[in-house]
Amino acid sequence: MEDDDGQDYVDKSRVLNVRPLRCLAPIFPSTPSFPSFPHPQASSPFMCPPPAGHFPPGFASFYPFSGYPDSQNMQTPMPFGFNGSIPAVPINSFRSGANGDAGSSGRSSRNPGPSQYEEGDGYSDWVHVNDGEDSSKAATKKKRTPKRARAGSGQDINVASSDVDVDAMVDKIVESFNLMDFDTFKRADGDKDSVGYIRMIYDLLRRKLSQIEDSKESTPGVTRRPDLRAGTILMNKGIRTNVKKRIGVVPGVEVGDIFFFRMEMCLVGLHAPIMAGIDYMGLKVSQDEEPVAVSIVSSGGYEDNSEDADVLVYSGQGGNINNRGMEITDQKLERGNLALEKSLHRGNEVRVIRGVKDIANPTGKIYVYDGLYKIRESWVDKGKSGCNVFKYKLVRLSGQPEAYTVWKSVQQWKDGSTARVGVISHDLTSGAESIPVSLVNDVDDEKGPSNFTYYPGLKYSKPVNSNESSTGCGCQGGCLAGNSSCPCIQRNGGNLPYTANGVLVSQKPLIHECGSSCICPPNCKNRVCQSGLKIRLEVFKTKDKGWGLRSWDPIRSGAFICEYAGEVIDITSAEELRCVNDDDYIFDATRTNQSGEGFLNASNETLKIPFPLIINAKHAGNVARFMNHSCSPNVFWQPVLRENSKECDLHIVFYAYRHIPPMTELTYSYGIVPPDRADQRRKKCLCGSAKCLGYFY
DNA sequence: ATCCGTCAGAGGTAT
DNA sequence: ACCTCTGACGGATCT
Repeated sequence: MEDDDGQDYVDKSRVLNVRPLRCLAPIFPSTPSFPSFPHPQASSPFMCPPPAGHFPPGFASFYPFSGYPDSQNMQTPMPFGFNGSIPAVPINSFRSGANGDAGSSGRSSRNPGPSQYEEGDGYSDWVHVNDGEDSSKAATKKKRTPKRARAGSGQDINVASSDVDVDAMVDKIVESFNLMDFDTFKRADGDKDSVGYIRMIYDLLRRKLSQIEDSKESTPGVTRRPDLRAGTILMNKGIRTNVKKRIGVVPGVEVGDIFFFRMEMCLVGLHAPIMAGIDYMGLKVSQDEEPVAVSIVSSGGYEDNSEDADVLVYSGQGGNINNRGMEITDQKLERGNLALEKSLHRGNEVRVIRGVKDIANPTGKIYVYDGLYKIRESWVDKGKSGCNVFKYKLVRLSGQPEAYTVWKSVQQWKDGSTARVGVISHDLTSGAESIPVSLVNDVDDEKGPSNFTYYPGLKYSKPVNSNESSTGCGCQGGCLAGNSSCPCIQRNGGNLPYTANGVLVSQKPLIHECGSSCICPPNCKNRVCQSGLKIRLEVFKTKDKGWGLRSWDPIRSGAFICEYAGEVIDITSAEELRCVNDDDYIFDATRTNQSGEGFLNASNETLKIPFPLIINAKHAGNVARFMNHSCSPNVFWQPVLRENSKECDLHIVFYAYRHIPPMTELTYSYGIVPPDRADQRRKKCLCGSAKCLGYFY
């Protein structure tokens, strides 16, 4: 502003001219003067993004997963394996005090406290599902008018998909999360737990609805929107939180969180409108009430731009900019535009969500919550069409965790315009994987993990014969979801275990992928985890847990990450190694799930492992050997069997538990040992989670 | 593989 | 009832 060339002031006056109504009085009065400028004392121009610093084990704290309810079976996962490297040095660094805020652990710099505008509190919010007298939903929909008998075809959408009892499915999903403290959620505002649960439930439901749709004939003209459907269902059941609009921080949602659908943001109260980019609310000012903006979504629909990652020039709404077919008109100072103008003068915080293209799924978008901004100025531009378009310049508040800037950095690392700091090796796999895996240390002098051979698969000393005579499929063009006669689909219980874009629908006791005895091509939808890494990973030195694994790319819930590679050993060998404490890097699929918080033995089912698979990755292995343990993991493992008529081709495969923002450490739960081995040495856990048990095996 | 055009759609707001 | 920076599809266009 001051340091601008002044042109903006000219523009600003035009705003007043444009102002068509009384809405905006000739104000500029009590602008809660933000210092005429430059950021107060923006501590240090975050030059050196403390590598691991900003991304401590700050995530998670909730989440369970346990019985990913499967259409037929439920089972419980039970991660385990072993971390390796360097006996962790106990440094607490991030341990949030005993503050009740479950989970806000890591992030050194938290969001500024709740805005002073926030009024009332949330009571209600997370509402019980089968609550007889649940009121929250009564007020909302319910009366969804039947819309005039739509062009005939419409309603069979519901009928068609109701051959599956969706309602029961949802209840089962919710139940599987074992929300023992459900009642406390009912009273609470959103918090990390409830937000986490809701998001996991939402995406699981969405994937299941997708799966159902995938297996049906696609009826031309009917658009399938599992995202909307899942959202509506949860809305109606009251499985949502932060229902009341608020300015500023949304409890339970962290800066940097990513979303794959607008509906997800509605459910957790981050941004209510399902399409509109500007969310606003009435704010009481003395007697009157005026609209103020609370959040915006910038996703490329308008001519926004931002030269600096902390600055956003946002376009107002309206004017038929994105409504082709209608004549483009001048935007009016009403609705969201008016709210933004009011917020400019009021100086309230506005949440900013940035939409970015999803590289892994080009038809989709990812929304990055970039934290709080303030509107600094507004003016009117002539759009390309020559009509008036409102512009709002927003500047990010300092002291918040990095979010969008991380995406920018990654982009630069990829295109080579900026070098990744602390790189030891650009590809520690030496070409063994189809995409490189960086080795990075920006915290100390260590030059790398101890020697090992990078090997992306499993090494058997002797083949394990298959006792079932399996025959592969004959799906020439690849297995189709709707093909119930495909033997591979039958083995999976009648459905393809993955959605059309390759995301695992839910955990299962055992997944059957197509293998060498199938004739389907490598791009078959049932060959997800056998074509190598898809995600750009890096092995990095953590602050206090030795080496760890994280991703440059965002990872969506259910996405394949990698398998656990190494040498297959037998139980006797494993025991021997344990005796001499040389069992780091051992993955033992016979371990049971972690019990207690987060994990639940929802049913008697457990993972079905055809034979006791134990993998030693000490001498040879892949990136999975670097994944650390966490009591609140964001990754889980799952046995996967590939169809192979001669041998038993079993693999341990890792998938994302939930959406994982870029540069967040990937962790899974190593699980617990069977009772007869309970005396095994424990290791001190440094996961930093609010639910940390303090140790792991 | 990208791009455009189509279109049903949801919740929230305003009427 | 009206509004809207969705998102899946189908078809055209393009290295």
